[in-house]
Amino acid sequence: MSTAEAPGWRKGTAGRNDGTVSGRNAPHGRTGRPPVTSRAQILDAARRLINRDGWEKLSIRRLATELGIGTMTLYHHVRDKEDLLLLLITEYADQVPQPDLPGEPRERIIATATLVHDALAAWPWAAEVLTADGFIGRLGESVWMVESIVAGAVDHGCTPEQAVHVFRHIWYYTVGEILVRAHSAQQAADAGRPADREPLFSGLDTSRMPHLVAIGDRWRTLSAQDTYSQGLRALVDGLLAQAASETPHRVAAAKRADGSAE
Amino acid sequence: MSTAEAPGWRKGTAGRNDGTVSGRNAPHGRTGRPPVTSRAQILDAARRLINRDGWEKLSIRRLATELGIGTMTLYHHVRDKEDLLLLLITEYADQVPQPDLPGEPRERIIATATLVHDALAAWPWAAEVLTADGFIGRLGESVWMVESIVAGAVDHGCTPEQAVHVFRHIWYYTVGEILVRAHSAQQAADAGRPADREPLFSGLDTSRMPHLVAIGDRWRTLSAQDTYSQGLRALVDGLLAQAASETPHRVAAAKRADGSAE
DNA sequence: AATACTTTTCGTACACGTACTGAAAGTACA
DNA sequence: TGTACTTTCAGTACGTGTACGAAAAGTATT
Repeated sequence: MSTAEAPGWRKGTAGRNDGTVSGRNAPHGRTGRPPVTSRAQILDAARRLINRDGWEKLSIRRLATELGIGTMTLYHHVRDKEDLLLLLITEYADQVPQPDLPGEPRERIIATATLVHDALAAWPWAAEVLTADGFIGRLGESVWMVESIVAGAVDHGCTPEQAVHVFRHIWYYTVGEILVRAHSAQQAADAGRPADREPLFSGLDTSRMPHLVAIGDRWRTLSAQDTYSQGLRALVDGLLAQAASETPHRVAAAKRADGSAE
Repeated sequence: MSTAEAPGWRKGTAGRNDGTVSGRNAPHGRTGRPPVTSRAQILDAARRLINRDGWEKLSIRRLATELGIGTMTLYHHVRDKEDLLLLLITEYADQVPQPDLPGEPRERIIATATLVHDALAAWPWAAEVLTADGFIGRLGESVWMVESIVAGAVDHGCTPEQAVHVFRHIWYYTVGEILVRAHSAQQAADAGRPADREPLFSGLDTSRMPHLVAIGDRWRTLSAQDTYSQGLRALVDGLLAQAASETPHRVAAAKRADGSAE
């Protein structure tokens, strides 16, 4: 009858697993077979594996072998492989220190988004998990980044609802940039197939696609440039202007209140 | 010595595979064992499988079984599973008719981007391939969408280089929106875990994360709203304004030339 | 001490994508 | 006719994520 079954990953983000190094001794105070591995150990081992063999080589089976435990045992501490990566990345994100941010709302938004972007872009395997549902909700300490952006939008005069949308739009753009870039970088790493060296759009009809044909030989070069920050600025400017045009009073009031330059 | 080996997927996008229904008879004019399957048949079967069992059920093995051929045979007509999906999606994109587009550059950009977005968002499995390298380069007829956006940017006064960047930023934003949305839609379809029903950010420190706590109970609702077009408008406005501020002369000239309203 | 209950562990099994290898089935030329 | 060459086909095998279910190892209760 009692279908309790509460594996480790069911209780919330904060894994209250005792810090016993090995499963030896250690009074548990709770019933059931004593665990031989903790979530923390698993994450440690995963990091070790990634640092040693590269993140592509990280697999559930290898991880279990590294830990000297059965493969399926892992699934009592972690729901998925996705869950595992999510834990790794949020744990890392939580270690990013909160820097001094500009006081001016717009600049604060941009600085925070750039921070998020750079942090995530540094982890190639982040791409695997970035779009996972509930990513934002599973952030730990690092929710301050979300708060910072939302607060910036509100301080600039957005309504709370607008501010949430501002955050989401920035998130979309950032995720897209990272994902697209991650995939094309990966391919650039592969020994280039010859077809990937020739200019794009070369076989196109000049009369129907004049611009593409004209720029074709420079397309790859231009695409390789890092223009995240320009795009971000454009997006933020556009979003804030849009919000301002929807509810002009608030913006004016907010600007008067904090005396921002602009 | 002669390491010719030119499987079907090596020659460019246009698969010049003869349309023989079965491999029977059919003089080839070329040497080698006559193929029993064509790329077109494979794509047909894939579409059939997707329509019948859903795209999650599409696997290389099932597809081969459906076709009555050996699993590995598929790999002579298609490089990857990714390649297969890419072929499916570009073929579909090529069937989207080119509609009447607004004459005004900015509106033309937005209309085209919206078209791209809606077309891709309709295919849940597009998400699997959207970030694939060379996606743009492998478009067939539908490159007109790229041309349209680039042309719009140029017509508005952007340099060709700026126009390419405009396209890329729009592409990033669009891809991000689709991917994030696809993943959260998928989870919403799963029988909701109870943890996913409670409001976000409920356990947070009110003094440090005031905005998140305040909006927490509405976060999910707001995130569920479709705000692609607002975000797109904001982004495009921002990008065009940015380009204008970098090279003001061109913009003025372009505006005078085509007499756009603004 | 014996039994019930709870939690963790892990062996087995399935479907997947795909690398490798060699057989099969044609054409071209001797 | 036979031999070489080219292309396509497919069997086998590896490593993957993970569903399922049974065994193990504790505590709690009788």
